[in-house]
Amino acid sequence: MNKKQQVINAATTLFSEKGFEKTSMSEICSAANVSKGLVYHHFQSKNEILEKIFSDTTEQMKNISSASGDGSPLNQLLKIIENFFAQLEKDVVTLRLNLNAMFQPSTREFLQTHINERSSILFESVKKIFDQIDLPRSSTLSFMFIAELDGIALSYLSVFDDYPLQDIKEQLLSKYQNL
Amino acid sequence: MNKKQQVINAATTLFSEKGFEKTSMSEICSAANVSKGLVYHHFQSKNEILEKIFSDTTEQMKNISSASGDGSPLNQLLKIIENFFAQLEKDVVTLRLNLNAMFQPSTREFLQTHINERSSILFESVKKIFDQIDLPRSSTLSFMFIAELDGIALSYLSVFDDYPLQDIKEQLLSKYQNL
Amino acid sequence: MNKKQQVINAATTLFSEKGFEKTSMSEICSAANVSKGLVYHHFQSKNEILEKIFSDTTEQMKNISSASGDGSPLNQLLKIIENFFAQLEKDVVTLRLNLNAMFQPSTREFLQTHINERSSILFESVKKIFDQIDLPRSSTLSFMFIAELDGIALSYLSVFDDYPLQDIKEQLLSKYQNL
Amino acid sequence: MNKKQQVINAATTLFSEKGFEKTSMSEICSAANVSKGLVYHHFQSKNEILEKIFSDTTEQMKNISSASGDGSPLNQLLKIIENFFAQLEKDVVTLRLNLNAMFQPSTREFLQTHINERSSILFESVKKIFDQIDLPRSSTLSFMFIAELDGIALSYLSVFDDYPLQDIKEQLLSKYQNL
DNA sequence: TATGAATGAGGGTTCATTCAT
DNA sequence: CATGAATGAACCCTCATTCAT
Repeated sequence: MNKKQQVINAATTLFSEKGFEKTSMSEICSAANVSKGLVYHHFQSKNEILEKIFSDTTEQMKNISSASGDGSPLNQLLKIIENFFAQLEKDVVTLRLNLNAMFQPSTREFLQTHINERSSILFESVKKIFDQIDLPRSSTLSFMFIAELDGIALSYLSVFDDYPLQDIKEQLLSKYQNL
Repeated sequence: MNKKQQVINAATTLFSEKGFEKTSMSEICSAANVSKGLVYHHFQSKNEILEKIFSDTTEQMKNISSASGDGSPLNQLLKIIENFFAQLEKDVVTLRLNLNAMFQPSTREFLQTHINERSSILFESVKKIFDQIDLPRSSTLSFMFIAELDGIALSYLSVFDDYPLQDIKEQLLSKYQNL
Repeated sequence: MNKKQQVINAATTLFSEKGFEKTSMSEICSAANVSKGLVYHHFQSKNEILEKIFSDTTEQMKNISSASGDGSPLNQLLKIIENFFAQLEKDVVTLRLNLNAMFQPSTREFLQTHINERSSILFESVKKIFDQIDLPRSSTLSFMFIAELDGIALSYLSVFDDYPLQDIKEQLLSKYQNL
Repeated sequence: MNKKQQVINAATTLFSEKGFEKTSMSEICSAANVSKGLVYHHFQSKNEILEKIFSDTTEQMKNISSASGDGSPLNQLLKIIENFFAQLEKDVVTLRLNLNAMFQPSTREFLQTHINERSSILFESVKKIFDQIDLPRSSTLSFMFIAELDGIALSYLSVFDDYPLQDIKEQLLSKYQNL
């Protein structure tokens, strides 16, 4: 019944399926069963809808990241990996939308803040773990760890049709278990 | 003098800077100093321009990939890594455009063939190397190797502002030298 | 005040004067004192405007046809003739547009349904009259009766500059009075 | 091998199938296997191609009309009817094109002369026959005779799907045999 | 909150025509 | 007689946004 949320949901699906630029406000209105006026009552612009979706996702990420704060450093790292794969399987729609928006210069511009926030949150928590394990070059290692995760997401969501996600996950876990 | 190439060059730059959807044919014409009619004389549509750029890039990739065909399996792998970083530094514009087009559902659709071709070429040549080195799970390892490269490209091109590309490169090379 | 009707009126006049293909949406907008967006808010396409005009005309024809339902068969036939000439004199604009659209293959295609409907309505009502008068070959006679009317319209609207419409009408009436 | 004639033939077919406005010069060139430059070497404009087609048809009509110059007035009239039906069956393509061009205001304008010439030729020869038979109101009768023929053409070419052309022809012949 | 008529700039594309070769 | 690259105006249509109700 919450019409604002209906709009967000409809927009999320459409942005993910067709891309942000190719989704019109009219389509969002139809899909959300809502008038144009109402959408502009809740959001100042089409961009703002995307921004809202983005900031919601960032918020979720923060929670996940902080929720993995217990246990030994190694366990925390493994937890991050598992959370990552869990989200990858669960939220294809949102993730695809995020990739789309990040690589579209026009959208990227006004999402910059969120993108930076996300990457530094992830980077900091990973680096902190590597530091606790007392690994040298923790910074470079963190970048590489993140690159691996991002690369897997990219391969799974947008490159290979039959991606052996389970195999990859196990391989990755065993690799980092032996740090 | 070759106006068709002027169009391709102008389009490549603009698509990369502003994204495919946000670049208008008028802008391409202005940038290439060419009339609209001429563009449509050489290309059937805006999509076809992007497709031409994509297929040209694929062709280059093939050449690079086959050019690394000599030496021991390990050396071939290191060569691939080095080629990859070389291209990453040299051709930021084209690579960004490729990422943009791959994550835009509308463009992705008609580029599917090229995307598939590229990924299978890379996958096959990497897997062949791992097989020659006689590593177990060569398929999974290939996927992970590709994920690492893609992830680095993604981080460098679109996530982190100050990415220590040289450090990453060295770390990666030393990691695979000890296979 | 009713802007949709303004559009229809402007389009009817322009289509009739310049032909459907040679009338641009911009011209219709100017003539109707309305923005492009508004036209596309009410109609899905330029074709749809023409279709609306056509279906309105068909509706009128039906009413006229059924309005002549009283009296003896012969009187009904004479009534049809008189209605026909009345419309010919009154609605040159619309009729010319109808001829134009019927002979343009591109428009004809999507108006087919309306054209068929009209011709069968007229044919059926004429044939019914001839059957009541108990004439042999009523079907062929109906076709010929319709051909005469259509041919007169064609001559008057698009062939001869000084067409003696009154003479023709009287001649036709006297011809059928003696059936 | 005569390329000019190839152009005329291709244009005739295309104009008839798609309508004059909807046929592009490029299409004509493709269909005639000829370059744009060549077409503009032979014709000054697209309009001129249509005009050439029209004047050729007019010439044919004149020949047919004068060829029926022998025999009694009544036989001449019957001959006209027979010629008319013969052409109707033989040359659907050209006739449809003629109707299309006559009802398109833009084309009509520059074909006016030809249209007038044709109609007056037909009118004069019919009126002359009626005068020879010594019928009153020969002028009005001529108009009505022409209207009947035109109306039949219209019905056959563009209104009814299954038009009993033979029946109509016989009916018409028997009608005028008893003048 | 909620509607949908209304705007107008700009989108991709088409096309008759010209002209250097 | 023959080609096809090149032009540029015009075309139909889309769309984010505004605003009176």
